[in-house]
Amino acid sequence: MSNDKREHIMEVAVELFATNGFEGTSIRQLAQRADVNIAMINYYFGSKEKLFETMLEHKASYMRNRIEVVEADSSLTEIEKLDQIIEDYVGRFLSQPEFHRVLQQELLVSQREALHQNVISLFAKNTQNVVAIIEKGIRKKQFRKVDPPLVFSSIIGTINQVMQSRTLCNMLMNKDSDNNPYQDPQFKKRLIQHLKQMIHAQLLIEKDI
Amino acid sequence: MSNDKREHIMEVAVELFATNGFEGTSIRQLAQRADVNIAMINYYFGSKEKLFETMLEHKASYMRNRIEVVEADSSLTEIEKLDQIIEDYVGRFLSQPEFHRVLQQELLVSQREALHQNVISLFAKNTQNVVAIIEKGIRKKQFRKVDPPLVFSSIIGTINQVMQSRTLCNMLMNKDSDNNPYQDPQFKKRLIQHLKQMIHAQLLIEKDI
DNA sequence: AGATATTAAACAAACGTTTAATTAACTTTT
DNA sequence: AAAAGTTAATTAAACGTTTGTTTAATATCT
Repeated sequence: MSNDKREHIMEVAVELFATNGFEGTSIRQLAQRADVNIAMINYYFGSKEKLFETMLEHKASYMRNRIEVVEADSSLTEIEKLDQIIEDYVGRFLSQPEFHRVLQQELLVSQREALHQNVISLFAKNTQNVVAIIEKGIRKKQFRKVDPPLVFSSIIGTINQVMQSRTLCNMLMNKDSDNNPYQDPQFKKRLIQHLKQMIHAQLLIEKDI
Repeated sequence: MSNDKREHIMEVAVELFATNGFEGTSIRQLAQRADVNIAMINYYFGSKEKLFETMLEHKASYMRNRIEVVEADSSLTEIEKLDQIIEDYVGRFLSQPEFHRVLQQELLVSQREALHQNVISLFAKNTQNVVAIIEKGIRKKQFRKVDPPLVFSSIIGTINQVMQSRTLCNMLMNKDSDNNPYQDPQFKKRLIQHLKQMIHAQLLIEKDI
C-alpha cells in the first residue's frame, strides 16, 4: 500500500515549500529529499502545482475552522469567545508552522491566482466572524468603540509575526538559534497570555471603581 | 545619461519581485516590462541576484532607521517615544508597500541565506531598541508589566498583516478591490489610531481615579 | 576615434514533464 | 497451490522549454 509514500512526499513538500517557496523548490530536489524517483511525483500528483494544491488541502483538513462554532455558542460572553479564538488560532498555527508559512507566502505572492484568491477568501471569512463578535460586544456596551477589523489584524498579525521566522522568534525570546519555539509549551502559553492581555486591556470597559 | 535607465529597471524590479517573488520573476519578463534588452540587466547589475541586492539597498536608503534617534531623545516620555515609532513605521511602510512586501518574502523564504540573515538582524536590532524603551517604561512604573518583545511583535505584526495583500486589506476595510489603501491618508490615520489606542490601553497604568 | 550603450543570437544548465521498459503486487485460472 | 494474467508501481533516460548569462557585432555618444 503506497499511500504512505504519497503522504511522505507531501510531508517533504510542505517542508521544502515552507523554506524555499514554490518556485524555489524543484521537483528533483524534492524527489531527492523524499528519496523517491522524480517521475513518482507526477505519477502520484499529476504535476508540481497539483502536488502543491493537494498538499495544502491535505494539511488544511487538520486545521478545520472552529470560529463559526465559537461565534454561535450562546453560553459564552463576547470576551470569552475572543479568548477561545485566540487559543484556537495559536494552537493550530503553532502545531503546523510549515503549513502556516506556506499560506503566508501564498498571500504575499500572487503567482497562482486561483489559490491566492482561495487563501484570501478564507482569511476574509474568518475576519467577518471575528468582526461580528467584536461589534456585538460593542453594541452590548461590554467593549470600547474599537476598530474591529484592525483588532483582528492585530491578533492574527502578532501570530504571523512570530511565526515568520524561527530564527527571529528565538532572538525575540532570547533563546538559542537551534531552539524550536513552536513546540515549546512555555512559548505557546506566553503568546496566548500576551494576546489575551492585549485584547482585554484594549476592549474591556473597566466597570469597577 | 543612463542612470535613469538603471533606476527605471530597479523600479520595475521591485514591483515584479513584490508580486511574483524572486524566483517567480524572470529576467526576460523584467526586461520586457521595463522595455529594455535582456542583456542590459546583466550589463548594469551583473546578475539577477545582484540586481535584487542593489535594488534593496537603493530602496532601503529611503527608509533609514530613526528608532535609535527616538530612543535617545530625552525630551520624550516612553509612551511618546512609542507613539513616534508607530507613526514612523506606518508612514515608512505605507510609502513603500512593494519594497516592504519583498522584505517580508525574504524573511519568510530563506533561499538567499546572506540576505535573509541581513533582514533578520535588521529586525532584531529594531526589536532591541523598542524593547529597551518598553522596559524603561516598566521600570519607571509608567507601564504595566507586559511582555516587551511580544508587544513589539504586535505593532509590527499588525502593520505587516494589513500590508500583506491589497485585496485583503480592502476587504477588511470594506473598500472596492481596485482601491489602493496604502496611499489613502484616511487609512493611514485609522491604522495609526488603532495602534496607539491598543498600545496605550495595554501599557499605560491608569493613575486617575 | 574611443569609450559607452545597446542589440540579437547563442550558451549551457536546470526546469517540469513524458516515455518506454522493467519490476512488484495483486487476481484469476487451472 | 502453482501458473498465468493483469494491474499498479518504479525506474532511467530523454523531451522540449525556460532559465540566467555571455558573446560578438552594431549603434550612440563624447
